[in-house]
Amino acid sequence: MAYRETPAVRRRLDAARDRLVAEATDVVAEVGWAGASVTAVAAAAGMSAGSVYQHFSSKAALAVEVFRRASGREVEVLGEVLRDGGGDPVERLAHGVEVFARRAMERRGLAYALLAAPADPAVGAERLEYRRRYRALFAEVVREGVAAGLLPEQDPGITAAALTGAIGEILVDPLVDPSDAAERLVAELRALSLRCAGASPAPA
Amino acid sequence: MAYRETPAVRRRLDAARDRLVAEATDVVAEVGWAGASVTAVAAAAGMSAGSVYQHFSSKAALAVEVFRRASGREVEVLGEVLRDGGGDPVERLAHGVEVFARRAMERRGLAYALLAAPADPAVGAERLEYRRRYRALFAEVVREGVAAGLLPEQDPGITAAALTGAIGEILVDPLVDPSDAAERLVAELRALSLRCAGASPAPA
DNA sequence: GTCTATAGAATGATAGAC
DNA sequence: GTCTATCATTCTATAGAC
Repeated sequence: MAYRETPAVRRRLDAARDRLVAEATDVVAEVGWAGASVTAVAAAAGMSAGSVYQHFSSKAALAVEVFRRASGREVEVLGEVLRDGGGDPVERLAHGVEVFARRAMERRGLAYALLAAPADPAVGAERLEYRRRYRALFAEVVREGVAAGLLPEQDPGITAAALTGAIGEILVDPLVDPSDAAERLVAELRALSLRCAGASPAPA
Repeated sequence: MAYRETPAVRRRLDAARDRLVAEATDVVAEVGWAGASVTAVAAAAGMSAGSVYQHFSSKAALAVEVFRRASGREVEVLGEVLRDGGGDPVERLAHGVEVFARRAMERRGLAYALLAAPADPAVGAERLEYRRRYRALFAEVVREGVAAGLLPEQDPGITAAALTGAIGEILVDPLVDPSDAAERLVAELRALSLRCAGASPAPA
């Protein structure tokens, strides 16, 4: 009898792929892109190195998927806060920056890998794409802020790019350890973002 | 008699190497890292592909050298303007941002390659290093501005990171073409940088 | 019986130790 | 400079799904 893939098999394969991506994400968060060898990732996911190639055509393809999933989550969370977070546009901006920063500091290794760590060019290309998405989200809330008269006239696209670049850069380098300094960093980042957008001194 | 390198030979080799790096820089500016094959770069420098490896152990090593030289020039120029440009710290900051932006827009392809284009991880690592240098330069001028009472109290390191990230990100994406829009971009960038640092409305 | 997914070993390239 | 370890990827044989 001829072989045909059943739903059960499909599910098992999909689950294995999911697990592979999830485990690979953890490995990358811990040891970075450079340390995340196919062997190490496969071991973490409980499969052989060869089996990885049943799911991805290359290590780079797996890396891209890891990047997309993790970054996609962040874009989604940020988008929700900026759009539906409640409050006026400036409050939403401040809150969005805070949430983004806190999440990055909670998973520092992953944040570094996603934002700045040297990576395969394929991941680099994906980074550009996701930065575009962050910019679109910030641009919208800045536009609303200007329309509401809460922010001075400005090119929202440029301010959005500045916010994206600034936040990424700030969260990258020291990514300070003591959780006391973390709160200070969030506060500074929040203040700075509002200054960038031209919000008057310090709302709440 | 055993072969020993004479000064004349040394000079010729150094000149060839210099020329190789310079031509490679132009190639990268035109076609990006991905398009800059060893063959193309060698042809531009008037040597065989094999000869490239007389000067660099790998394509990545050549790429790193291209990056270092070009970025080093920018760091130097920016440093000079920020430190010795004349005027108070805020004026120097504004001027530095303008100069940096104008130079980037004049050599758009190169700027993109240096700032954001997907590249070999070795280049990515170098990018982190040079961003650190930009930050150090900005941090110093912000510190002076705060000390002079021209800027509000702030963590200069964080503001410097924000400026570095913001400027890089803004100069990356559309990098608008019409030279009219270019002037507008410079003006927006300047205003935004000053807002980031908390400078009062618009000095000159 | 036929096809697939998988583990595990072979291969070729690269980098680091010595 | 040679040797070794490790890496990504491919190959091969088998166990298991149909």
